Amino acid sequence: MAGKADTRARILDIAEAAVLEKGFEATSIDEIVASAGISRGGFFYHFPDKNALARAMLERYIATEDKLYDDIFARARALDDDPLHAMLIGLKMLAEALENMPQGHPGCVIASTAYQDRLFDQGVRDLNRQAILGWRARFRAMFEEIESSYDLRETVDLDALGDMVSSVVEGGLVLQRALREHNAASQQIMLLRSYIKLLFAPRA
Amino acid sequence: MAGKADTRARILDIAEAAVLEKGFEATSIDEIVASAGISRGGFFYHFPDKNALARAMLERYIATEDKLYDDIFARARALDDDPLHAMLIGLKMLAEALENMPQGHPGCVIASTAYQDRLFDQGVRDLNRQAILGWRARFRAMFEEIESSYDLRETVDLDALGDMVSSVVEGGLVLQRALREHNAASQQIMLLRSYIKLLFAPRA
DNA sequence: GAATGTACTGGACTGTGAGTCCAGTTGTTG
DNA sequence: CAACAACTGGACTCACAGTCCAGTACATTC
Repeated sequence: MAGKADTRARILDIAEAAVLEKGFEATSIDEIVASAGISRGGFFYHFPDKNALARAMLERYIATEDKLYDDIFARARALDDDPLHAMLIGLKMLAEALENMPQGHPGCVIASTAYQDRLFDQGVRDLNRQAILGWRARFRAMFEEIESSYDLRETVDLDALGDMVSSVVEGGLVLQRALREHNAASQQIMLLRSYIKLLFAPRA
Repeated sequence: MAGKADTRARILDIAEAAVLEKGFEATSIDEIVASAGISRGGFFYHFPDKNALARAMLERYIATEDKLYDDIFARARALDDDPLHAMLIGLKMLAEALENMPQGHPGCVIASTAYQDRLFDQGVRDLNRQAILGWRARFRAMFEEIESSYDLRETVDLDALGDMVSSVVEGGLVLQRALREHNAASQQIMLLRSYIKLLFAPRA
């Protein structure tokens, strides 16, 4: 029936939807193959095991998230050339984007791999780590640029501040899932925005 | 060999240590019973299924966390009667407490149950939700008291601000596990502290 | 001191899901 | 037409959750 290697992408789509809804462990391979209309053998042809599936999903998610950040903060910068204002606009956009993600944000994937340690192999864990380090570097650079034209009202470690974006997104998503309040994550991002706004003062 | 119903507590201790290290799903009942020196039948005598174990662990964790918050913020308040200063002292203490938790903070339990939805029953999810709502109320009350003698530099929703404590703890723990940096969570708490410090201004 | 209950042991059994192996089939490409 | 990629289908092993139950050691109650 199918044609080429788009089966792999279909598996990933189906797996992602299922994992977002129920969690990784609760999603069985049987279920995925049934819903994809392929055989178990077909699944294992594309992915040697469930770890490989997790890795592929993580890779896709990280790429998506990176692109989201690229787009949002580029658009924000286009709207305002001041680095602080651009950051504040970007965070607002990020909050909106989080609110408009229908059935849960893939950020889950990060948190759930972090907490299901031994279930995943080194490759998955490394990917996770690299992604977060990448976001740290990205936001750190943005904060450094802001710092070059603003004064810090409080002494803070810029790496930790860069991490705070990931941290607030992940923490907000945990709350959102646990509370079943759809806008918890975006609210938390808005609080982070409020912090950033207060943290930087126009140079004296 | 054993005496009374302390077997139940021993199971919980062992399970908690294992879950903190590897995650809930990666911890098998066989492993727990082996390490507790009891039979499988013995385990199921105390817990009808793994959900009941999860529920019991969550209950214990929530009680511990509540007590930690009670202690810390009571001690902080004893050190400074001003509600803002007490909050700042408390957050510092919380950051230190997080740093001194040897093999990972049980906050994991919250995040991991949140992300493994269908694996847990309604009881577990409700418990999780109630705990977070309890912390929201606790911190909201503290922020309200601060607000009664300070001005807010930014308009913020006090529920969201109350949630921010849980959010930053959970998000920080996700980072900490993913990055394998032992002080990530405590750093994030310190940033939250810095936000609170900036957010409230002495009444004009 | 017989009866009852609690806290188990030990073992057999079912079911589900991951992962392996492999022989065979279909469509595409050189 | 040969070779390869992308599968199918089925048989199999293993680990783990969960069920059922008969028996046992110990303490408490009548």
